[in-house]
Order: sequence, then structure tokens, then C-alpha cells
Amino acid sequence: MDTILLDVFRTVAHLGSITAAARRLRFTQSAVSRQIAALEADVGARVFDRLPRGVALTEEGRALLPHADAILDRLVAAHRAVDDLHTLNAGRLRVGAFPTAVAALVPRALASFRRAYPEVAVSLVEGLTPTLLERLATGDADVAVVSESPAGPIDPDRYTLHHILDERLLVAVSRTHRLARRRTVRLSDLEDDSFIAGSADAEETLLRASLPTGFRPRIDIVAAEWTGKLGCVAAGLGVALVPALAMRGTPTDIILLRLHRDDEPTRRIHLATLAGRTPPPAVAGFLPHLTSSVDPLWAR
Amino acid sequence: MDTILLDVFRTVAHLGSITAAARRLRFTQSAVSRQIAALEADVGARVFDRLPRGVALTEEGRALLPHADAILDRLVAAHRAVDDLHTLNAGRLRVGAFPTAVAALVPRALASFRRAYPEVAVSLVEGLTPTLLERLATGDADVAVVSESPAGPIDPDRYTLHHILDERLLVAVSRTHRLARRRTVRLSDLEDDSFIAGSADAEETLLRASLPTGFRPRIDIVAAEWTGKLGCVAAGLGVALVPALAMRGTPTDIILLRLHRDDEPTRRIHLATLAGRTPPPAVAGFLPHLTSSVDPLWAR
DNA sequence: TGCCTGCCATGCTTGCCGGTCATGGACACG
DNA sequence: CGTGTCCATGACCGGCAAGCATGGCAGGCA
Repeated sequence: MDTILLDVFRTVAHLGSITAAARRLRFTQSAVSRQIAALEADVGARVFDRLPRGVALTEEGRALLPHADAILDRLVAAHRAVDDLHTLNAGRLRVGAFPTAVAALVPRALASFRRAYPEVAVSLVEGLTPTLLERLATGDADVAVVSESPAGPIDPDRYTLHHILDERLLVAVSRTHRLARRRTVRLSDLEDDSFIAGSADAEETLLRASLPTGFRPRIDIVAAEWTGKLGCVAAGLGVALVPALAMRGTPTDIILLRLHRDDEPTRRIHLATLAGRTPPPAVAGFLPHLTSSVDPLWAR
Repeated sequence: MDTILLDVFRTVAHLGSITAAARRLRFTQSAVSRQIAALEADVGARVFDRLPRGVALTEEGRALLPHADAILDRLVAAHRAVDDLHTLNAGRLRVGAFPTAVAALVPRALASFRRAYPEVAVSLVEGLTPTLLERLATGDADVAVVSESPAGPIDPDRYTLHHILDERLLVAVSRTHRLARRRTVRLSDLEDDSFIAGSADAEETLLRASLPTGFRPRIDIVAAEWTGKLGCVAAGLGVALVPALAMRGTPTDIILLRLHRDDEPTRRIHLATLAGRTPPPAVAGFLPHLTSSVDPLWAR
């Protein structure tokens, strides 16, 4: 049945007149008369008594009316639910992000997004890129902030990628380091330096992607946490490689050097969604907040 | 919007395939494809992602689905509400009846009706015929059991009447009364008898309708209640006029005499409903119970 | 009482909507 | 690399649902 019938029915019941309802609804009287007849055929009962002046609900009509109201109300609620999703007055945004992106980039973007669309429920899980992509595929996340290096490409047929930035790799040195005045350095300049590593092969991971020349850093100190790592650097115990995204603002007790263009490993940061699926509307709203949260220090 | 669209939407969402839904719904695939397209145009958003194998709900589709379910459920509930009214599995029956009808006729009919249709809520108010007709007109009652005498005709243009019975007027006499063996008497036989009256002019009311010859009973005793009235008769203090409907079964201590045809006032008992209005379905179900509750003693 | 008016139903016509049929394109599968 | 499956779409058509006009009915009023 067409819901227009219910609307006509409701209007006629309210006005007590087919002619008046027709005027109100911009129909001809005959159209409304037939629509009521169609409704009556549908429910199998007369819903109005035809009086010399207008019409009056029968018992069946009285029974039907609240249902008609409920259905029509629910119909506009359905429309509004979809519209709210579009205007970001409702809905949710489940973000996945790799660890260093959670340090500053994504939290800032989420905070900015939430200020703009407070009705959207945001959530965030941290994970490594393959895990995040898996979450996308299973529908457990709406978007993922992922990193892509030549060693770990992302299948573009399965995921659509919005490029956010190309992340720099920075070298942290103490303020008294011999290269502290340089703006950029080459890895070869650091051959003799001692590296503070996050773990045995963490630095290897940071570098392996990009360097054709197998640069192997000399590692004397291993510090798992960033704070410890940078503490060692500040004390002059050595230098450290730092993914740019890990840096929130500019630290005062160390110097961050940019690597020469040719030495920089390329980590491309993307916002990924499932290919072939239209992402939730919140995703489109999130993207600009993510790009505008990018600190120039981080990007190539 | 046509609710068929919602049903198609729900089926496609459930089966995850337009083709499968088309088979299930006995449509062609192209029809369902267009219906989904029409729905999407209506809500202003894609509700399905088209995958290489089948379709999958978008976020908008997920938001829409519970509304579609609710609307369709409510639609069948609406149908059932009307059907229940017709099958007397629901609804109500508000009966009005004049006092003596409430003595036996209407209660029996209501009890019988309620056994047949226990889901219908019955109610009963007692009142005089004009009041009852007024209740009908204001919609405060569905049917009225009314009495009509030549002195108080009922406008057939305003009320439709179903004839139930023509009520007899009985004469109650003591078992030792000189006429106790007669089957029928004439009013003239009672000219010398003392009448036990319900009130000063109550007997007048009982008779005035029918008698061209102004028979005026001799009234010595006034007893307001039936029990007292008949008690007086049983004690041989006089005779009394009794509307037949007031008698439940045959009393043992008095004799009820029928009046001669020509002397009997005509009180026609009808079931009345508002003319021009289709009565609630329960009314039609009530009528046979009313007629079958008529005791042969009551009727001419 | 008879005319007029307001209300609803209905025969007739027409345009459009919503089906089917047939085809095409995309993609997974063997 | 063909083949089958799935969805979209162009062409077509039948029926439905509008509008228009008319008719019947009843109430109000002169």
C-alpha cells in the first residue's frame, strides 16, 4: 500500500471532509474520494460513514487511525535518520590508526572533528597497519590511518587510499652534537655515531624500506620508550632516528635534524577505507580534519 | 512511498542479493533493481553497495532497516486490528437499555454474547428511551434497546430500528383471585379491582399509549419496587399491571394473566442504532443473541 | 415547496508509473 | 581466458491513478 493513502486518510479524518482534505492536499475531490475507496478496499472495511455534510470515522476507521499516525511518523523518522547521517547529526566514526599516528595526528583530528560534529560517536583503536586493514575488511572499523612503505604495499583493489602526508624520518641529536647546526644531514654523516635504538631491529624497520645502500647503524643503547630514548639523546649518549609523527611540537633539549631528501625513507600515510564500499558519511567529514591536523614538521 | 519498496528493501537486505530477493518476491531482477533505485532516490542515499557478488548494506541502509521493519510490522498490525474488529476478536460494545429490559432480556443477551466473543469489551447503561437515543447520537453508546409506543415514536430518519419483540402487558393477580383461572382478561373485567401502582401515574404510563377507551384504574396502594408490588398482589391486596419484560421466569405465588389482544398496549421493543452510520461490527454480532434471549412469555 | 448549494460517487479520458523483456558490463571462478 | 553470475538500463507496454465532468442526495433558505 502507498503511504499516501494513509496520509490522505489521516487528513480526511482530521478535517471530517473529503473535499476539504482534497483542497489541503492539493488534490481533486474525486482523487481523494477514490483514495479513500482504495484504502477501504485494502483494509476490507468502510473507514468513513458518508454523511450529508462530510464524513465521520467508523469504528474500523477509529481503530486504523493510530496505526496510520504511527506509520507516517515512523516514515518521517526514517527519513530523518538517513538525513542525520548525512548532515553528521548522528552516526559513528570508528577510526583505526597505527601507533605513532595516535601520538598526535589522529587525536588532534578527532578532537577537531568532534567539535564540529558533536553528535557523531567517535572511537579509536590503535594497531599495526595489517591489523587495521583487517578490521576494515571485517567491518569493525570505518576508516584506518595506515602507513605504507615500498616494503609493505597496500592492495589498491581492496582498499581505497586518501593520501594524507609523506612522513619524514628525523634524526635526534643533542644540542652539543657536532651536526646540531646543520639543517639536514645524510646518513653517511652518522656512520660513526652511536644510535639509541628502540629495540634490536627497530631502527632497521625504520630504514629498511627506503635505503638501497644498506646503511647499518651502530647500536650501543636500547631504550624501549620514546621518553627514555630522547633522554639518552639529550644526555649526549648518541643519536636516534625518530618518526616525525612521534614528535608533538618542538622539544627544547634536543635538536631534530632532517635527513637529506635522498636518504629519507618514504612512509606514505593514508586514510584507508574498504574499496567498493561507500564509507559512512562521517568518513568524508573526518578527512579534512585529518589533513588540517598535519604539522608541517612531519611532512616531506 | 509505497510500502512494497520497504518490503523489497528488507528482503534484499536479508538475502544480500537483488536477484535472490526477486525470486523470493516473484519479481524480475530488473524490477527489484529499479525498486531499490527508487527507494534510494526517495531517501536520498545509496542503501546498498553493489558488490561483484550481491549487495551489502551501507551505513544509511543499516540506519533505515529497523525503520522499515517497524513500518511493515505496524502495517500488518493495522490490518489485524481491523480484522479483529470484524471477527469480534477485539472491540467493544456499549449497550444502552431501558429499565425493564435490564431486568432480564439484556443481561441474558450480553452474557450469551460475551460467551461467544469474550474479547469484546461489553458495557451497559440503563436509561429511558430518549436518553438512550441521545447517547447514540453523541456517540456514547453503540446500540440502545429502546421501547416505542404510539405516544413516543422514534424518528426513523435518525435511528435505524431492529424489531426485537412486541411486549405484553400482564396482569398479576393472587392465586385466589376470581380471575386466576382465566388465560386472558379484559381491562373492563378489572374495573372493580384495586390496583397496586408503582407510582401515582406509573400505571397511567403503562396504559396510556394504547387505550382509546380511557380506562382509569382504581389505585389504593403505591409500592415503588417490583418486589413490594408483587408482594402486595400475592397477599391479595389487589392486582397489578406488570410489563412482561420485568418478569424473570414464572413466579409461584402469583398468577400472571394475559390481557385480551384488543386491550394490550403496544410497546414495541427495538434495537436502535444511529441511522446513516455503520454500526460497530459487534452490534451485528449482538443482535442474534438479543433475539434468542427473548422469553416467549414476554412477546405477543 | 421548490430552488440552490455543498458534499460525495462515478463514468470517461489520459498520462505516467511500474512492471517485463532483452541486453550489456563488471567481475569471480574454474 | 571463457563462462556464469550479478546488477543496471534501454525499450516497450499495460494498468493504475490522476483530472474533468456529471449526477445524486440532502440541508438550508426564501
